[in-house]
Amino acid sequence: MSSVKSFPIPSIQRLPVYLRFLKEQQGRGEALISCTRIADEFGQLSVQVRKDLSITGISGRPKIGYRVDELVEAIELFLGWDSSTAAFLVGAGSLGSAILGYDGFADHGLRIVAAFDTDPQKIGQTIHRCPVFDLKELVERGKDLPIEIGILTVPSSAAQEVARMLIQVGVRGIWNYTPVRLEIPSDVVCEEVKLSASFAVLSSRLKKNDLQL
Amino acid sequence: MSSVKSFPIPSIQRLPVYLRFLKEQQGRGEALISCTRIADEFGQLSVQVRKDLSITGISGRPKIGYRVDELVEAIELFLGWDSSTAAFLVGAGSLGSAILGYDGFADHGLRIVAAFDTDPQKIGQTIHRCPVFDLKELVERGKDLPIEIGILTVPSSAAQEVARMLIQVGVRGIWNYTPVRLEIPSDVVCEEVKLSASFAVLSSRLKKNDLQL
DNA sequence: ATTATATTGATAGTTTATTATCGATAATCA
DNA sequence: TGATTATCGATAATAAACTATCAATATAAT
Repeated sequence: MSSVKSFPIPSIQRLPVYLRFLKEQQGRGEALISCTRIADEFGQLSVQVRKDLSITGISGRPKIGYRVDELVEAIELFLGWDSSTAAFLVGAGSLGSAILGYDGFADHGLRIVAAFDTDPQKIGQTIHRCPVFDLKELVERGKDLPIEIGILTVPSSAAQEVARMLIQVGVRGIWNYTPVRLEIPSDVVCEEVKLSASFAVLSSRLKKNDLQL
Repeated sequence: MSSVKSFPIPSIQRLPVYLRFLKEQQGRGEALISCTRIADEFGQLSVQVRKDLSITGISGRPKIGYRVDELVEAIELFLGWDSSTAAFLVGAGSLGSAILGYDGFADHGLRIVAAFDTDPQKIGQTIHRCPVFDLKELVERGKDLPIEIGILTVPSSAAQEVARMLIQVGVRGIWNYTPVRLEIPSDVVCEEVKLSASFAVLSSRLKKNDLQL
């Protein structure tokens, strides 16, 4: 019974926010920081921040706070962002290009080594310094590389088939931007980005504001 | 005391998933559907689905299920997706283009009537049939239009200033793709899309899988 | 030296969300 | 007709997340 301790998902989701802020502080030469300060920055409660940070294993000192560089290191270690993770991106459309163009992910250790598409116009090009290959070549090109993550930015109709190819290549995680619920083996993790869910929350809150007038 | 009843955010976030599926069923001519069927489709529990659907005010009939078209209509009404919502998008970079290019949002009543940028290369062009104007013109162009939503896909450094302009135009909601926590009046709602949060969850789950081996 | 203060970490309490249970209903089948 | 079954809605139980509280600690101020 290897009871793996699990951490609150909302806490994990907040870590990147703190990390960004902490790195900024680090850049300014700040050596120490308190939960109160971080909480103020993001309009949260200090207890919440303290609890979130505690999942990384770091402890602070009363009346002093935390060491900024210790926190940065601990968060990156906790998320596995301290080392680089190779990824394939499939679907070099506008969303795929946007992800390729976002430098922020490089900070998270994400290294997208190749993109794939079926569009002859795109194959052979490079998008934001990333080469685009024919989707047909995916399995062949991936099989000798240690590709850990597959990023799915294809049309829904292709999602399941591409997921299968990525799994064949040996990815351990899929970052799924399609609304398709994928059938995948239990040892592969899948994280879905649901933009519609976010828009639904915005919409419902707008609607609610309406009613309050 | 107008105690506005509020609904579980996770339920609201799941509604678009159901909606998509229900529309698909509708397309196949299915008139009725049960929670059990929906739950199976998404690997959830039927009680969960039933509770989620109940927030729209629709009720089903025992042994029968729900009327598909009634559900579709009710979800769209609940989210305000039955009528069109005009929006400005600011920041016509790759992420902005991706959003302009995603047809799905039109289904949600989102009508992006104009995009804005500061890049002379982009100003005057159209991206996915949407005209791109100079950011300087935003307030002037928006002030006589009923723009309800502003979509922020600008670099972090510009986020707060652009948000201010959007509020001046009279938007009631901001869909914020930047990692910046915006200072906005309390009557404007802001929904943040945190791609790093999603990646953090994926990363931590990969890390966890590692440890289990 | 004593007091006041900012901060942490732990514990307890509260709220929110998920999951389980069960009686009622309406269809189908024997 | 009566038994069986799938389903709903309501209620209860559990789990997860958030918030409040407080003793302990270390600094600064008196």
